[in-house]
Amino acid sequence: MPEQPTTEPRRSTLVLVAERAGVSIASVSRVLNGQPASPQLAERVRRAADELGYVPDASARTLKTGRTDQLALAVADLGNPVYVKMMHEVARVAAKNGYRLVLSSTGSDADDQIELLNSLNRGFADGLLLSPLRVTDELVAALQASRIPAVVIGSLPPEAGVDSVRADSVAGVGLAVEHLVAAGRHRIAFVNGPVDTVPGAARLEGYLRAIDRLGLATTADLQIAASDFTYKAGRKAASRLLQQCSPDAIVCANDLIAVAALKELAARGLRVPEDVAVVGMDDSEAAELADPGLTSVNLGSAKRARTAAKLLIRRLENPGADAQTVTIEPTLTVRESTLAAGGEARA
Amino acid sequence: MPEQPTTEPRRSTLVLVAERAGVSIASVSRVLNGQPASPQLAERVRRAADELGYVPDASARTLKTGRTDQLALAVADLGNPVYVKMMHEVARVAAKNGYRLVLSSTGSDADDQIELLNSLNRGFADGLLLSPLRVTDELVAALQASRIPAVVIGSLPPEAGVDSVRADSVAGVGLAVEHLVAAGRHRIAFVNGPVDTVPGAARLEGYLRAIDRLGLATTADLQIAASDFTYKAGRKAASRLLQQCSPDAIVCANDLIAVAALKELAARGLRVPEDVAVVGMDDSEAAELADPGLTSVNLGSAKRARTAAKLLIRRLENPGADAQTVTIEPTLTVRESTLAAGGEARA
DNA sequence: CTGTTAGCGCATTCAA
DNA sequence: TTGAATGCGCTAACAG
Repeated sequence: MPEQPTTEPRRSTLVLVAERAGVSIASVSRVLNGQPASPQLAERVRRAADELGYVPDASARTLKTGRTDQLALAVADLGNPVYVKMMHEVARVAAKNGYRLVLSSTGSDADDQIELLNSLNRGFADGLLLSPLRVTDELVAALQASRIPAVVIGSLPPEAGVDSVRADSVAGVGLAVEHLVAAGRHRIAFVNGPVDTVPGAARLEGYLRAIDRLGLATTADLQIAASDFTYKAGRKAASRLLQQCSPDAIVCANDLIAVAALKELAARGLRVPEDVAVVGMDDSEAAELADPGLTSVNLGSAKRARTAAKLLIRRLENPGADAQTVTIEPTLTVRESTLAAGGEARA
Repeated sequence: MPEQPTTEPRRSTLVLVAERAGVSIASVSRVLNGQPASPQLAERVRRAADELGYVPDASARTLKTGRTDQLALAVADLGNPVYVKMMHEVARVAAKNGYRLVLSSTGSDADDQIELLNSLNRGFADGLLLSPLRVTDELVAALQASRIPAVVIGSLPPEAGVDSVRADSVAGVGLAVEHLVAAGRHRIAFVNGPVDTVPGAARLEGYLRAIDRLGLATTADLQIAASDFTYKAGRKAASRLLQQCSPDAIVCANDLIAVAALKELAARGLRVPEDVAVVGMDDSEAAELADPGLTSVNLGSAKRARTAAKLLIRRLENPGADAQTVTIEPTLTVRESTLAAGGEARA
């Protein structure tokens, strides 16, 4: 039994509420926004609003005030647990400060991010958080020209003049390699993500520097780059790696790739950590869920996300301030995948 | 070197563009919206708009037209890979039809969903997709009273008069149990999620019915409910389960819980599938990543998401239509975690 | 403390 | 085909 199609109840507006309460629309607006009013008037307004099921219209308010009370978070790959973690943190900070969070999933290209920025310039959000994999000059330019302030979670050229919160990937990979060396590993391989991404480049540098600093050797055989930061690509890369060399440890550019390496090793009958130790990066839920538990470099993604959100909110309140760059230091979370070579394996 | 704070370039509007092009704002609006205009006029308008970097304001347009071109997707737990998959599908369908997708993460309570609905009633989106874990009368009422149409991904009382796309969980669990029986398992345990959720209730029913139908026996010992559908809760539940009974197979209410069961079994030195077979539900990425690969009931989440999105778009175009309920049939994806008992284990 | 009024930027009706 | 004018629902001056 469908309702009468014509008698649509017409959403209530300030005018309707005002009429019902017998006051002016200005008074309604004031009361509903918590501005001073006499108790009786306030009471009548609230009653009328309740009875009418009044809900203020967002677009009208935004048009008038220029504010949306929304923060946008652009994430390139929601399949990656790191972004999920970041999202949670941002959502918390946003909510605490009276902002709603709108998620925009984008592709991984800088172009996608630019398109998103344009879309945001139509006024959907008051500010933007984004964590770009690839940073081009165009992206930086778009960021600078943006109508709304943006904070980048990741590394940016310092002269960009855009707020950013970066992880120290170089130090992070160093932590991993040092840990492996301390555990008695020597032939340390590296499965990277795409080198033309910001994190990819940084992690490769970290690997090479650590190998060098610790007086180890590496060869081209020991290094490989997956085509992206996903499990599937990681699996392929790990397979090729194990065809071309026999490491006693593998450092992976993120946890998804590390899980892939774990699977690939198992498929080849290699034991972890006895035969090969594995380290991931991001210390995401995937590291905890993996079997064996995955030692992982915590790049502070949660803290970065929180910090970025706070930075953005601060900038919204104070648009004139100079751009900041914050760096979060990495730590290492040790799990079963890197137990020392002197453990059970020796028995 | 901060920019001059006062000389803010003032975002360009229709008026600015019109002035620059020497035409009326109406003409600018028409040209930019692809309505007929003389080629010369169109050309001048476009030029002016380009030079000014004009971007139409979303709130103004929405205020005028009543449309946002946005679809909202409410997901209760982004930590669950199923929702990530759904999101991807919805995003695709939305984009193809000219809608942007805004994600709203909510809590798992019906109240949270209601709050979200209220928020949406402010006009942030033209339609809503949601997948509620718990359905209360209040939720149904809110859905019906909603200013914007909603489509539920999940089960709803038929009389609700709200579009919905449901999975057949009962049949799905049946598939799992049958498969296990065919593989020679008899003592089939069940780790459920909360029974006061819609999927929790349905999956329990499916388990009991299948056990009954296949002439097996079950006891309270063989059943347990995790406090929610997460890995952590699943781990706790699996641990308790294995204290109180010794099953040769475990059916889990979702993949996350199944992965937890896998880990718990490994921790106790039980082999999968030799000692215990494990089946998950949702056939999400977690099932593929698990070691051993997890046999899982595919409840058609991708298809459900796509279908729901299409349903919503159809309803936006045709608000008068009667509410529909679509059911997606489950299938089973077999992986290593349930290889037949007659396999290697017998050697 | 309360009411009147002017626009925010846009799509659109009505004239020309 | 084009321009002038109206109003979407709201907030914030300004008056009273």
